[in-house]
Amino acid sequence: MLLSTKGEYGVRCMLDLAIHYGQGPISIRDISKREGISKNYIEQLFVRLRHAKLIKSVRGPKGGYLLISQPRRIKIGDVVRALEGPIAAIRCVQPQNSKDLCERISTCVLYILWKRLTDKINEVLDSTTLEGLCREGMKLSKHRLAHPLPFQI
Amino acid sequence: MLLSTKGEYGVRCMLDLAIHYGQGPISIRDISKREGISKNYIEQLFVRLRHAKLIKSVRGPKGGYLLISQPRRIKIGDVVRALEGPIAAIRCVQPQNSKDLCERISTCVLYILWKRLTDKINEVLDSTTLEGLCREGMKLSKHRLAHPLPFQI
DNA sequence: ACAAATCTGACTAATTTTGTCAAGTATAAA
DNA sequence: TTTATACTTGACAAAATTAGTCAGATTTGT
Repeated sequence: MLLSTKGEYGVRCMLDLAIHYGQGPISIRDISKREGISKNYIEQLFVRLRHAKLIKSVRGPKGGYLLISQPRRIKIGDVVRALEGPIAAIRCVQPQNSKDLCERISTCVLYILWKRLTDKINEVLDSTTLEGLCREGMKLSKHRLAHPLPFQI
Repeated sequence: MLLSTKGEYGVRCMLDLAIHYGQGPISIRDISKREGISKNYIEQLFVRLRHAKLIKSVRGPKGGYLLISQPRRIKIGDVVRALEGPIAAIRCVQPQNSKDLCERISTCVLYILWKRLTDKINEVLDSTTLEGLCREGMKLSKHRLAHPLPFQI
């Protein structure tokens, strides 16, 4: 599996923030209820998203989290990479430490394959934005509901 | 990371068999030396590849393993799936057990995204064969060596 | 002051990964 | 027929990662 629940849940939470974009700070408690993800775990995910400057927090009562940029400026690739680290087919394409380094890299046919795959993955993730998902979601729910929002994510 | 060392090493070993295709059974001992992967671990990988009917074994002295089909008939996707199980972006796209099942699946925008990504990944893996890699490898080594084989993989 | 919310770090159970090891079985060659 | 070679199987285990939980501190609006 390419993504762990960190990536999966994190993207869900970010989409939740995108859906409520412009409505002021959204609390973890609300997101937790809507998404069925534990408050504590969301806090952990939001630490990473905050460090990556994708969200910001407002403390105190009526506080919560907001997207730093507009949903159309936030690529799913940015979100996933903030949560999971660099996305790659195998380690040698995105070496994290010295033991990932491979001395054959420059002449290795498999490196070429894994690199091509890695690029394709990131291409797909970077060609979708939070806004794009919101729009697709609205289309989906129009078929089922009288009013388009809120839709299931 | 999409693949663990099971997938990485397994593909390396299969490419090694492809390079020596037509030369009779290749022993694990030889592959182990060439690829720098422990004999015991290769044995484990080959159990899966044999069950998937990608390789067959010949016992006794001068025994070893052979590809069942021609290198051009073996897609990297087949190899990877034999070693790692179904390849997917996240679990809900390829549910392995009941807890992976998601009741929102039919109306979920994220499912659409993860499915699209999963399809793209398998597309890349299935568009490359062992023979294709052999050819690319020969091209690479021609630039460095007087004779094209054996090349580094 | 109080309550609502974020923030931080420590902790942990479960699972997966990445192997090792030992004791077989099958078979070709001497 | 003996023997060495090589595959075969299953058990075991250390290390890393995953998927969280928990306690407590901090901030701030009312």
